This record gives sequence, structure tokens and C-alpha cells, in this order.
Amino acid sequence: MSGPKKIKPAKKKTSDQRAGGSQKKPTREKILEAAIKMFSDYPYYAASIRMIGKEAEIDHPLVSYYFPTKALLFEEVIKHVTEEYYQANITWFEGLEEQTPERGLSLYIDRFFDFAVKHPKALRIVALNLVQAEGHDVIPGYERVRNFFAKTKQTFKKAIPLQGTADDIEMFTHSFNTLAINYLGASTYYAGILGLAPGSRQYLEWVKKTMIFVFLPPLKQIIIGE
Amino acid sequence: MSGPKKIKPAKKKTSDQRAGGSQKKPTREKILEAAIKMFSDYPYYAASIRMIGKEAEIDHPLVSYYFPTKALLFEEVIKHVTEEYYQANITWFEGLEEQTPERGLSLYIDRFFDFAVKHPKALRIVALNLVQAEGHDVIPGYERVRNFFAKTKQTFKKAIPLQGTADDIEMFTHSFNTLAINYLGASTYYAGILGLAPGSRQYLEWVKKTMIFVFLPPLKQIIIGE
DNA sequence: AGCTAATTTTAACGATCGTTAAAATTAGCT
DNA sequence: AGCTAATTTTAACGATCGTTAAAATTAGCT
Repeated sequence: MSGPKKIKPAKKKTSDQRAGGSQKKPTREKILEAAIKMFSDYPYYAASIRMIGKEAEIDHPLVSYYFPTKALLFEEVIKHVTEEYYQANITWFEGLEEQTPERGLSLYIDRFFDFAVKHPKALRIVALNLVQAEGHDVIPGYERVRNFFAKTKQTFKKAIPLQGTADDIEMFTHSFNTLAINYLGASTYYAGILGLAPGSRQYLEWVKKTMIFVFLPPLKQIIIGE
Repeated sequence: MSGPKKIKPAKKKTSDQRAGGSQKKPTREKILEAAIKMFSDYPYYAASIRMIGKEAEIDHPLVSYYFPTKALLFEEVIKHVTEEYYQANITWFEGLEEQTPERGLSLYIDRFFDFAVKHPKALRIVALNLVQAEGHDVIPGYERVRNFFAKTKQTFKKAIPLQGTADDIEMFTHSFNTLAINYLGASTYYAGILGLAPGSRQYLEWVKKTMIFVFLPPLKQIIIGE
């Protein structure tokens, strides 16, 4: 048996209770951060609890103390990362309804890029786990990625007034998001093919140009409604 | 030390030398087939030599006898699968140069689907290994997937007379192929979101409609040349 | 039939994995 | 200060992994 006791003591210290700023991060957070790093650098089965413990600078059984199983830890990571993505995604639409399709798409992509630069690990984890094997023991948290992806469609519909059919909107959002996640979450791969540096401005410019080239026509169609 | 001796005996039996048809498959082939199956159902680190041996109905050390390391076996699988895909891809363009963009794209997609239905494992393996982690020990055969993907651009350019700029063609092919591989190689995922059965006619129809919806406008642009 | 090399089987290796038990230490409280 | 519960460390577990060594069997040849 392990894990932090469920019954909390009466009072909890807030994170910056100690004077002079909080240099000591709670263990649980350290583990979660380390797990995010490892699960963005290695696929689920290749990243080990021991690697995560090392990354977090703790003894590896402590990982099991805070997260009873590897599957639960991974789920927590997926939950964290998809939630972060989902919440950010909502804000990217702000004020776009007043813009032309051209300007709106451009602004949206810029905001997406801003997120991608700030949270490269989140995008890589989503990209890495979008395509799953069909084996019987699917990766834990898979359902969460699926739900997150399905929800992006609703976000889009709510944010932008659209005249297109539900079918057209569905085709557009799935394609747009799949491509964006691939290009930004697997930038090492695509940048490599293009002969560019993954994080370079040139690569991001290529992605933006490409997304506009491909998605401006269908976007116009679902805004105007044919 | 293991592996079949490099010095071949003077004569080799052809596969159907025995009377009444060849019911006994060479061990090497059985292993390769089993490996293709397992690597399409499980990611590299989750699929084990022992699972592959079981699938091939042989004792697992025989796998090491024919393929000295797991990495080499995986590379062989990637090589086989990308080559199969690459060769098929070339044929999908036959006669398309005389068609309108609408008709040509439709025919191309039909041929692509035909391949997808016949070789679902090939597409799944490519999809599963398109996005890679950035860890130091990248999956073996990764370079091959990359090269294969880069070559599809050349195939397209050679097959169809295009007026568009090299940049536009590059944007088009990478986007088209990425999306096609995702939709067809991860059909369980996307069909699940759409509430359809992965192998169903309805799902394939959705994918076709989507690909035309998204890619017909940019295709016209690179054919006509703006 | 008898030799030789290729193939297959059996057994075991060292390494690593996720997880648990138990002891040691620390933090929070009166 | 002394008690209690939370946290951390240490050690070890059973399982599985890829690979190898050695023995057993089979196939191909004269």
C-alpha cells in the first residue's frame, strides 16, 4: 500500500508560505513536470518510472507513492496537457468573428504558434499519442485525447458564426487540427524533411504559409455557406 | 553468434518446388509477416520478440537467428512497408494527367483507398511511426520513413504536369500525405470520433469527401499555376 | 549411408521494468 | 518535548525483456 493519505491535515501551507519566494517545489509537482518531459521525449512504453524519478531528482519509488501506477501518472499527464491545450484554444478565437477570413485565419495561426512555442511539450505529447496502435491494451488516457479532439469542433462552432453545413465544419476542423498538431507537434520531423531547423522562424513561417494555402478556401466556404 | 550463414549453398529450392502448392512458408517470411502484424498493433517498445515468435508459431530465439537484433527486424519491416507503399503510390497517378483536377483527385483517392483496404497494416505502421519522440534513441528505420515521405513529392511532380511553384507543390504534397496517412492509418481513431466503424464504407466516404473538400482548391492552384 | 552445414530447440544470461514492504526520516501538531 | 502521521529512502520482489550458448535435429550433398 502506498500513496499520500486521503485525509488531509487541517491546514495546508500555501506554496509561497516561506519567506523569500518558493524555491522548493512540492514533490508531486516535480514528478508531474518530469513526467511531462519524459513522455514528450519518449513514447509511453519507452519512458520508465525510473527515468522520471531521475529527471525529478527523487528516488523512483516516490513516483509510485504519489502516482500509484504508471498508467495513472500518464493519464494525469494527458489530462494536464489536453486541458492546457483546450483552454488555450478557446482564447485563440477572441475577436476573430469581426475579421475577414484571411485576417482571422492569420491571427488564429499566430496565436496557435505562440502556444506552440511556449508549450512545445504539450503539443508533442498530443501528436505522439494521436495515432494509437490497435493492440488490446491501448495507452491509458487515450480516451482523453479523443474527447479533447472532439471538443475542438464545438469550440470552433461557438466562437465563429458559420453558414456552412455541420458536415463541412466537421471536415474542416478535423483536418485543420490534425495537420496543425502534426506540423507543430512533430516539427523535428517535418523541419528535417524541409531542411530547416525545427524551432526556427523559417519553419514556423512555412507552416503558416502552408496552413493558409490549404485551409483558406475551405474556411471561406464554411463561413459564407457556399 | 547466430544468423543464417552468409555463404549460400550452391542451389536453393524455389518456394513452390514441392508438389501440390507451397503450404510451408519459409521461416524468415513467417517471422517478417508476424513482425508486420505485431508492429502494426503495438508500438516498437511494446511489441516484443517473444510476441512476434508466438505470432509466427516458432520459438522466439529463431527470430534472433534470422534477424540478429530487434532493431534490424524493425528496420526490415519499415523498409518492406515503405517500399510497398512507395511502389503503389507511383501507380496511382497513371493516366491522371489527362483528367480534370476534380476527376483526377477522385480517381487518385479511390486508388489510394484500394491500397489502404488491401494493406491496412502498412498504413498503420507508417502512421504509427510518422510522429517520433525526440529522445536520443530514435526508433530504428526512422530515417527510412522520412526518406519515403520526402520521395512522394518527386513522384507527384514527375507524374503530373504542374504550373505551380515548387513551394506550393511542397506545401500541397506534405499536407495531403500527412492527412491521408492520418485518416487511413489511424482510422480507428477518427472513425471513433465520427461515430463510424473504422473499416466501413461510410468512413471511407467521409475521408474522400473531406480530402476533396480540403485539397481540391489548392490542387487546382498548383495545376493551373495561379 | 554418412558427412557437413543449416536450422531449430532448450536453457539460461544479465538487465531492466513497475511495484511493494519495511525502515528511516521529517513535518505538524499539542 | 513528545506524539502521530506524512514523507522519503532502502532493499527487494517477480516478471519480462533481448540476446546468446550449446545441444539437438534436419536438410542437402556425395
